[in-house]
Amino acid sequence: MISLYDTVESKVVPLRLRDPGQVSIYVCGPTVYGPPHIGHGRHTMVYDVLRRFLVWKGLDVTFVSNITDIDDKIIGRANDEGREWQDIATKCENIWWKSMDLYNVDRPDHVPHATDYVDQMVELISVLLDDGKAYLTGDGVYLRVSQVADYGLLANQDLDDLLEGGGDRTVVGTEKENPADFAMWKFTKEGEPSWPSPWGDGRPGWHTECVVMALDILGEGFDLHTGGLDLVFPHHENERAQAVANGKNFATHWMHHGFVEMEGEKMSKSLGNVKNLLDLAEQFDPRAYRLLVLQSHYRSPMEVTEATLNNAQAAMQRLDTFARRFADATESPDAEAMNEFDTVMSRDLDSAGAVDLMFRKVREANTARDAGDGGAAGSAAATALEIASVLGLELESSGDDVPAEIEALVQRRTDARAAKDWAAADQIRDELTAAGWTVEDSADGPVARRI
RNA sequence: GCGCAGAUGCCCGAGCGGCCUAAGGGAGCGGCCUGCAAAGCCGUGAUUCGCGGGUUCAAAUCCCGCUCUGCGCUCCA
Repeated sequence: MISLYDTVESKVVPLRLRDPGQVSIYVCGPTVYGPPHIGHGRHTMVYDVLRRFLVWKGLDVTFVSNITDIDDKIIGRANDEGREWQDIATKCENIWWKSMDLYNVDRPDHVPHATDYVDQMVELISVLLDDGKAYLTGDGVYLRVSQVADYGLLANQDLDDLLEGGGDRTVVGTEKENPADFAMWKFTKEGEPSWPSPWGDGRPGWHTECVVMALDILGEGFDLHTGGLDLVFPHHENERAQAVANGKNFATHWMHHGFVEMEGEKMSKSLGNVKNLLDLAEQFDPRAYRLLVLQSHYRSPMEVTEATLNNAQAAMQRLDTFARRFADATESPDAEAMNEFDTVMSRDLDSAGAVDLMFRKVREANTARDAGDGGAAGSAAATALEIASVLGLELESSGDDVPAEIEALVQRRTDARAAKDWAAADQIRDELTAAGWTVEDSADGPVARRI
């Protein structure tokens, strides 16, 4: 069985499943108020790989990822730009999915939208109010954190330590009984969207959205709740607190991934707006970014620079060349190697180890083929290709469509070579290069390829 | 101040107490192959793992302290 690092236990533990053979996963999705950045890219690709791996293992995976389509940031931007908040949310969500497609992130099985769950949120808040777990103030409804016995479980800190703080933030909401209490419902202010509730028009708090949607779709005691390290506290802590206050079992496991780091100013200047996933995809092969993500462990900080992207892009070229070379291999993957893949990935999702294995198989395949051992080559190649597929790396095995004029040049070069007219052959190759093509003289004849 | 994550070659990074004189990718250099290239392959690249102690027959891996980096510390990042 697969083991994952659990935030609550602070160690790698075997994944315990509520229902054997089935895995339920809730991934905190985006608040749609702007374009997704490379941090979102890592976030979605890490869990995309987890999901692909679990499916490959034969598990029945239910993967839920929400869209937070109502939030202060969306409202803020709408007000700044004089637009409707729905317009911002809809457009940003479209851009989100466009980005996910570019980076080959599979769509979740369920995509709950916060605005579709307001009624259920109101219901939850009502129950908590009735139970005395929550209370009303002039600006909203708050959860009484002191009523949650193990509050601070995820943050791994006592309430007192949490309150102490070190930041320069001043605690607002003076009507709160305890500074740690958080808003589940916020009464509407001028120019803000609102929904009706027994206590007055308003909108739900961020933490309330996710707890309601996760429990509604996946049910009590679902297997895995994930997100970025920045969500551990307060977001996940508070989601859990509401479930616990309501007497419900929440997630069994908590998984959090590390951040993307860039060399500060230098990076953003040299790469311009490459922090944005769509812009990055225009300058680099999106698969290069996926490879970069795969090559570092999901909990480690990850360095992204122009150099690391170029590096990964070169590695992708190597993989594409390999895929073309073995496009018609019919052998099956090597069972022992796939077993190793399974072991490596099951150990806290060691995708870097999987990439390692994949590249070793690529070399093994190339070496075997050069040595004329087609069977061994095909098997090693099939192994590498299968691993690439599970990791969500789509390799380009078909080669480029060669236009007639390029084809003609290649033929002329072949003729010149046959006539041992090297000068002419080299000149034609220069012409091909100028036209953006390169030619590789393989054992099966010359192959033209776009540069 | 408290908590979490991290610090490994030129770069990115794996490394789960002995198989680590430390994987894999990229770059460089040398070679094989090639008419020359490209692709592919081989070789070379850290006797060393932020710093200082300690545990152990054995530590990059465990423990303690320190330094530095990122994140979080409560509607709002």
